[in-house]
Amino acid sequence: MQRVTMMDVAKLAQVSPSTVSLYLRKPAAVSAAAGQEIARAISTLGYVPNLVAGGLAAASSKVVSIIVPSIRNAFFAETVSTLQSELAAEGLQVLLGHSEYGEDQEEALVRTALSWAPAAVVLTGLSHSAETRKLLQASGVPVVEMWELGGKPIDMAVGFSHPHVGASAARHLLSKGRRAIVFLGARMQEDHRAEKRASGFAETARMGDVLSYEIINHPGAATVEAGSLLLTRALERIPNLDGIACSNDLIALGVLFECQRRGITVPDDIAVVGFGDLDFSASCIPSLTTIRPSGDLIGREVARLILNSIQGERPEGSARIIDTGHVLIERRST
Amino acid sequence: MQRVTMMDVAKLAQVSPSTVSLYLRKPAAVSAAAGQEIARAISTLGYVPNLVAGGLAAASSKVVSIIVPSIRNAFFAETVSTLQSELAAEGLQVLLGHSEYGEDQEEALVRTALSWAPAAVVLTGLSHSAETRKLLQASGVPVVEMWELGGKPIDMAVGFSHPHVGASAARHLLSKGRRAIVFLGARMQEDHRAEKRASGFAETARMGDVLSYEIINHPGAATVEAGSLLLTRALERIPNLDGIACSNDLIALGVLFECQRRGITVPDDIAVVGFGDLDFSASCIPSLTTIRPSGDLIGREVARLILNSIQGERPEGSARIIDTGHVLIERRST
DNA sequence: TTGAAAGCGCTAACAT
DNA sequence: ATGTTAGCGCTTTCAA
Repeated sequence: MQRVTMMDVAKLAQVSPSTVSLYLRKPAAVSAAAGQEIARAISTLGYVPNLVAGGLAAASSKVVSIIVPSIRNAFFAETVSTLQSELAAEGLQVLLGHSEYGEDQEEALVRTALSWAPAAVVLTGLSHSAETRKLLQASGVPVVEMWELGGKPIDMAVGFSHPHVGASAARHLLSKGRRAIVFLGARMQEDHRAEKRASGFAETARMGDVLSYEIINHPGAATVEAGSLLLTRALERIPNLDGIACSNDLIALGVLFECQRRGITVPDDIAVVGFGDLDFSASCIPSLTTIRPSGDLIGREVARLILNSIQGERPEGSARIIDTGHVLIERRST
Repeated sequence: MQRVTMMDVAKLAQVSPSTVSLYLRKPAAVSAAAGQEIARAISTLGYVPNLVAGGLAAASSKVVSIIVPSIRNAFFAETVSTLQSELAAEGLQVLLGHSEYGEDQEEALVRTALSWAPAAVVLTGLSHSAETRKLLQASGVPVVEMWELGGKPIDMAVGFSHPHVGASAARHLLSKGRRAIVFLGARMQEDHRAEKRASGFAETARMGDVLSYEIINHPGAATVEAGSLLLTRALERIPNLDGIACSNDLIALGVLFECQRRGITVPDDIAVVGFGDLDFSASCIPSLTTIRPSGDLIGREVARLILNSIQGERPEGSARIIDTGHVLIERRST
C-alpha cells in the first residue's frame, strides 16, 4: 500500500534518511538548503509518512484513545468533537471506543488502546475496574479522566462535581418556593454520574424546607420518551408535585411535552430544571432552566492537559485536576 | 511502555516467536500442547500484543478510519456508534476525524488516515476533492462512502438518494392537499446532501399541482433555533404557507415551537414534515411526521462491507453499492 | 507443525 | 548540520 518511503525521499534529495526524519520533526534543525531539497522531493514523490513505522520506532504513537460511554449522548459528542479538533491540530489522531456504561467493556477497550502505544488515554468518569486502573498505571501513558471530579484520579482529571450539580438544581427549586420536588433520572443503575447528581439533589432537599422529595429512575436510556414516562410515574406518587429536576435535558423536554399534554402549566404548576443545556433548551416552550456542564470546555482542557503531558513536562500536583464547574442558566421553566 | 513482548512469551512457552505469532492468528495451526503452553505463558506474563509492530510487519493495521462532517450531528453519531461496535467485535479500531463539511479538511484527514495503513477508510458522502479520490484510489485500501447514493463511488457506497427523500416529503405534503409549500434547510451551501434533498423537493413540487414552492436556507447549523428563524422568514415570504418540509428534525422542532408561539396550528394551518426521526420526533407536540434514513442500518452495512473486504473477497459489481432507502413515518404533524 | 531469517519504515542515540 | 548504526516488536516466506 505504502509506495514511497523516506528512503526514496532521501535519495532524491541527496541526503540521508535520518536527515529527512529530522526535517520532518524539527525543520529548523536542518539547513535551509537541505530543507528545500527535501521539501521538493517530498512533494514530487507525493511522500506520506508511515505513522505505524514511526510509532514503532518511537515506542509511542501519535494516537490518543478516547473511551466514552456512548457517542450518541450529546454531552460526549460535544467533548469528543472539540477534543478531536484540538488534537488533530497538533497532529494527533483520535481512536474512539464506546464502553456502553460497562466496566468490563471499558477494560477491554483500554487493553486494545494500550496495544497501540497511545500518546494518551482519555476515559469518562472515575469509576473503573481495578484491572483498568492497574493496566493504565503500569503503562505509564498519560491518562485523563473526564466529566467527573470528586475522587482520586488515575493520573489527571477534568470535570466537575455531579453532587454539586444535583445540589444546585435542588437549591434552585427551593429558592422558587417549591416544596414537593423530585429528581427524574434514567439509567442510573449504570450511569454513576447521573446517580451522583441524584444524591446531591437528595442531600440538599433533605436539609431544605421541603414537604417531600424523591428520586425516580427509568432503567432505559435518557430520552424524551423516558421523560414522559417519568413524569407520569412522578405524578402518581406525588400528587402535589411542584418541582422537578432532570438528569438530562432530553428527559426535561419529555416532561415539558407531557405537562403540555396534561394541561399542567410550567412553571406555574410545576417548575422544571434540566441538565445539559442542549440544542433545544433555549428555544423550547417554555425555555428550559438548565445546568450547563460545558462539554466543550472539558474537551479543550483535556486537550491542553494531554498536549502538556506529551510535549513538555507532565502536570504535577493540583495542576492535574481541573474543575470546569457548572452554571445554572435560569429560563422560563422555573 | 510495552513490557512483555512476544519473545518473552516464546521463551516461557519454550517455542519460537513465530509459533506464538502463528498461534495468535490461527490457533488451530499450532499443536494442542504448544497452544496450551503459549496460552499459559500469555496469561502469566499478561502479554498484550503490540498492534503497532504488527501493523508495520503486516503492512496494514487493524484500524478503520472514519471521517464524518461532525459527530455532533445525531445522524452521524448513530452511524459511528453502530459502526464502532460492529468493528470492535472483529478486533478493528476506529480512528475518527471531522471534516466540518470542508473538502480540504477532509483531504488532510484522508492523508493522515492513509499514513496509518488502515484496513479501510469510511467517508461521508460522494463529494470529495480530486486529490482525495486520487489518494484513496492509489492506496488500494477499501473505501466506503456512506450516507449518499447517486454518483460513482470511489470504491463502495452505502446510503440512499437524497433527492428521493426531498421528493417523498413534497409528495407527502401534496397528498395532504398542501399547495403553498416550502423547504427549510440549513447550511446547504456546505451540506450537499441537504441541498440535494432540497432539489428533489423542488423538482417534485414543480411537477405537482402547487400554487407556490420555495427553498429557504439558513447559513448556520441545523438547530432548533434555526428552525424558528426559518419559519419566520418563510411566513414573511409566503403568507398563505400551508406545508413545510425540513432538512432536519431539529429544524422541524424549531418550526413546531415557533408555530406554537405564533398560535399557528399544526397540522391544520401548516403541515410539517422533517428528516431524521430523531429522539424527540415521536414524542413532541404534535408528533412529527418525518423521514427516517436509519443511520443504524447504514452503520451495519458499512461494517459488513468492510469485513467482507478484509477477510475474504472484496465485493464486486453491484454488491459494492447498497441502498438503505428511506421511510416516511406519518405522525400528527401532517 | 515448528523455527530461522529477513525485513516492515521509521526514530534516536551517537559519532562525525 | 548530517550521517551511521541499531533496533522498535511483529509477520511472513521458506526450510526443516
